[in-house]
Amino acid sequence: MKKYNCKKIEKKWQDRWDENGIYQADDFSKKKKYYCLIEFPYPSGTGLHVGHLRSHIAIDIVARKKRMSGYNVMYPIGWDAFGLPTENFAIKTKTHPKIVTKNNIKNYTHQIKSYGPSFDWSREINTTDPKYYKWTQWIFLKLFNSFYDEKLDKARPIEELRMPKKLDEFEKRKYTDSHRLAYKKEMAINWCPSCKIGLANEEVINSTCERCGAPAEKKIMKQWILKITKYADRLIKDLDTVDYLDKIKTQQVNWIGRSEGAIVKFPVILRRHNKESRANTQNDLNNGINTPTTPSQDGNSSLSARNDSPIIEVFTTRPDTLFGCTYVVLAPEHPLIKNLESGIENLEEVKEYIKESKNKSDLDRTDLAKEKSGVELKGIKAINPVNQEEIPIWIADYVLFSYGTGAIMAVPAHDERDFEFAKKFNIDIRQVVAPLFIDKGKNKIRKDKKNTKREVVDVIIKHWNKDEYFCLDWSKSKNDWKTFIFGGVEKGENIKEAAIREAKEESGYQNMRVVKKIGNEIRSRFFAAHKDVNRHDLKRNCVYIELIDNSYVKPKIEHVKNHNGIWLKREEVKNFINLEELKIYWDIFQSGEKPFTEEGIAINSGEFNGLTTFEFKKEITSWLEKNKLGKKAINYKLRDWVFSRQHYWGEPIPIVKCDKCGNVPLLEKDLPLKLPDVKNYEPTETGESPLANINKWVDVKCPKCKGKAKRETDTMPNWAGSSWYFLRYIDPKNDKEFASQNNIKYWMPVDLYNGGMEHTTLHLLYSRFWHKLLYDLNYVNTVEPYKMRRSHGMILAKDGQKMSKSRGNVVNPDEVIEKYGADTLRLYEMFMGPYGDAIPWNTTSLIGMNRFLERIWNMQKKIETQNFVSSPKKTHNIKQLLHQTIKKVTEDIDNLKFNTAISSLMILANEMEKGEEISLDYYSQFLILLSPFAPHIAEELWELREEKKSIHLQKWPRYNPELIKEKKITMIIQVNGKLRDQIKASADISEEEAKKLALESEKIKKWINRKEVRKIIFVKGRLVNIVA
RNA sequence: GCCGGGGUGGCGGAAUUGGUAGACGCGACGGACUUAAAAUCCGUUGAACUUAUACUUCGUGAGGGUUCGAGUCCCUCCCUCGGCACCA
Repeated sequence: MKKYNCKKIEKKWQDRWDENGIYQADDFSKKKKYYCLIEFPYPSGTGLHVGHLRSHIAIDIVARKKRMSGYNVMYPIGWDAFGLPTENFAIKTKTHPKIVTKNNIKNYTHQIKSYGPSFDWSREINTTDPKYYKWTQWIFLKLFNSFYDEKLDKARPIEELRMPKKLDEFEKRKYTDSHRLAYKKEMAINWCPSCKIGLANEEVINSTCERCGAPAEKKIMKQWILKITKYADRLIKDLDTVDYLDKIKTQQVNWIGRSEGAIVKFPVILRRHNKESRANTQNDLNNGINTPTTPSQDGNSSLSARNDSPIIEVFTTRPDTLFGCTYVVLAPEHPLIKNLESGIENLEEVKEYIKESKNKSDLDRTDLAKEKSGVELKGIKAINPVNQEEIPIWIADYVLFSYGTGAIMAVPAHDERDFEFAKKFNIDIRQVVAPLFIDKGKNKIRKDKKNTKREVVDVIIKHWNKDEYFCLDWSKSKNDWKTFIFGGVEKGENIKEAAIREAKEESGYQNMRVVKKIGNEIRSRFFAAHKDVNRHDLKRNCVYIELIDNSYVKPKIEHVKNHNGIWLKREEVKNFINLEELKIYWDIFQSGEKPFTEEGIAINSGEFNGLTTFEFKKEITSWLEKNKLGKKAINYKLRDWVFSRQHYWGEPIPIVKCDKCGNVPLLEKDLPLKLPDVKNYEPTETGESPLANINKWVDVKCPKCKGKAKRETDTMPNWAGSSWYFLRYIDPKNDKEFASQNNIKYWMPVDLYNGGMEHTTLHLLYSRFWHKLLYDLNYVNTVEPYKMRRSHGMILAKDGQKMSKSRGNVVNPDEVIEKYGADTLRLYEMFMGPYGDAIPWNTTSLIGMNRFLERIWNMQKKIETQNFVSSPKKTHNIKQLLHQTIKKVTEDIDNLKFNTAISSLMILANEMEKGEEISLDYYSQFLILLSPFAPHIAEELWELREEKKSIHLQKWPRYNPELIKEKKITMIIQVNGKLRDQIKASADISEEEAKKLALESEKIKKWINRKEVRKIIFVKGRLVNIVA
């Protein structure tokens, strides 16, 4: 037999598998279907690096194993080929993107085939093929021709939209257009000045362009928008129905960022009561504020403002803090400002500020380290609707126009940003939530005891000449408190007087002065064991006192019988104190005032005092609704999807712009709208797509009125084609439908979808959105497209850095395959570590995999020289191990634990090698287990078995559970939990027998010595632990 | 700052989910083969102590706790990676 020549056998089998089409999936089969999917590659000019292969190989192993386990497996491949890199490369090299794409695909196909994945090439798709993007455009038209029915909570055809009465034709169109799931809107978009393209929110990373890293700018443009926010709730809720990695689910939930709260209306009054200058802003308010996701937009008319005064609408998650609102803030872009101009006394200053913040880049604006800035709108005031108080209105860029209503109510006592701002500009800070500490431990409120209410003061006392503080240790009493001095405030006393009295009584020191009050109001409820009553304490402040000298009078016993006073150094205090409220006071004493942002109990809130945050929120919200001053609202961080791109290499948006009819969709029969061939596809400086320059293509007749019209020249983002491609694999050649209903019913959902974490908030979310639309319109049969989502870890360069062309640390699979072969590469990629983890590439470790395959090859040689049928005697210990390995490999593949599966194959190979002879039968079984990982060598060695059918069409072995059980075990004997002896014993040894053996052991006797054996623990089949 | 993952030999990593820590592989050291080297094969390889592969002690980021027994569970802290970040 010859040497292991990986190159030769790999080429041989790749060709043969191709010819035989053994990996093609059947549409419809008696077998159970299994649809596994990797994210289809973007064929760039750089080619694949080893990291790209990791998921391909992993899912290939799953596919192969499933196939051998009797499933009808579909493992398809295709090309996500529209997009900027290709266009940029085309411009640079003056080659048409079509040609560039074709070449790249050719190169990628070659690369992919060289590591032997079992893709079904007969289903290959390409997003830039008009036959494919016809359906991408078709889905866009579905979005355009649908509206979201809030009541049924689903999308419906736009024809079914119920129109308000008495609308003229123009109004009807406006109304309809505003309800379409795809709509065009003038808006500030993220703009990359380098790529000259609009970016979706998700494509802006740290305020820079995801692709080229240039700082993103804002640009006002008319853009196509998809209303993904209509699906926000369902995109969260339906995560319950799928099996995604938890981190994927949390990332999506966080990205959607749902928060519940209320919209509150603050009327605005102008100080100079000039009627003409009072703007009627009601209409502007409804149209201008960009709250596409807040319910207030729909049916806003029910919330009529008082009189005709302008209204500021704010969104808050803490309506319970309304009484603490001491100012309101508008984002600098807020349209209301313009309407209020006539009332603003410092208009120049305001305009200057707006201009400044407009010029600031997002990077500057969102820099958390920078100080807050803002300008008060002098001459006008807002009215706090809960207490009619006049409060100042500010504009400040810490308020984002794009979130909520673009305006906030500021509650500095309970919000960090408002607090910082109020401190800087000297605005009132009013506490309306008191922290509430309810003892849940030993000093829990007891139902059978009397409840007592009282006002209490805590006293921090500083030593007369050292940096030490007087604390109390209550271990004498039944309370295990560690506190400062504290006590009740008596009638007629103020807090300071009470503090001094308590300080003298309990410490004994006589000469002191009050320095300051610290902190705010706190409530606590607990059982006071030393008095045998429940206490409901109200603490208004903590009082800080410094001793002047050491004059001392021994305290009366009644004051100190429950505790000992001790002096502690400043740094010791924090760890000593064990009551939460005292920790708060101490913390404020140490590092200054802080807002209290958590939940608590309402104070200074009129009739609502005493309510918990939770109760208050509910009550105030219904109060607001009753009084038409606000309503419940839900907000999302998720924005609608900006869908326009001003580029050539993308799907043309199938819309015609007609002066008379507005945006008119193409008819289905006119799809695909093909990209015109052009010479010049460079982006334009105006931000318009290069298509705009092609008059022949742009000038068309309106499909509706046949009048003069122009084509939409924006193209789709490259997330479009990938949002539904898994459906096309199901029926890739269908030219009547994107896929036939029968095929969809058979194949959907995708059983296993693997992809990178970087797509969690982009592609994965977008495609779930599109799928739900198709579901609502009855084109697909599943609510969710993917049953299971898993993620591969990145392969890093040897230096632990990300692999990238610019760093020059890319490992090219072609070179690895050339030197060591595809099977070695495949094994190494799977063996290097847990599939989900990022792991640095290490070429020296790769050698181990090559050795492993060489040894397997050499085992075949050994078989050829030994008797044809070996005697079981000489291989007797292998059978059990083989069955254990079958179990391990089977389960590990199912759980994507490829590294340990390979390790168990190595253990089996090592054992087989050690034997005098190698059993042919066991070796064959071993080859089958190996075949998903190293398909070429397994197939080659299988062929030598004189088997006619490919190894990849063999049945996956099953293990015999009886055979796996260990009959003899090494029983561990511990003394006090430490390993002291090991005894060989039968696996089902009885407890008594085991204990007897353990106690008889000489070693154990030594360890027990003359100590008393208190207890013996027995774990069946494992250990005995003697407690002495 | 918030959310999520992680921290185990020289390195990549195992560990039956609370029961022999370090499987498997790389590297290193020693040996065999060879004129020699590579390749291959055999042996050793957590640390300390030691003539010793004996015995013992220590050892899974740090400290504390629960338990007969903790890499695994609980608390506090440190470090690191990923995501989000003035989201009201």
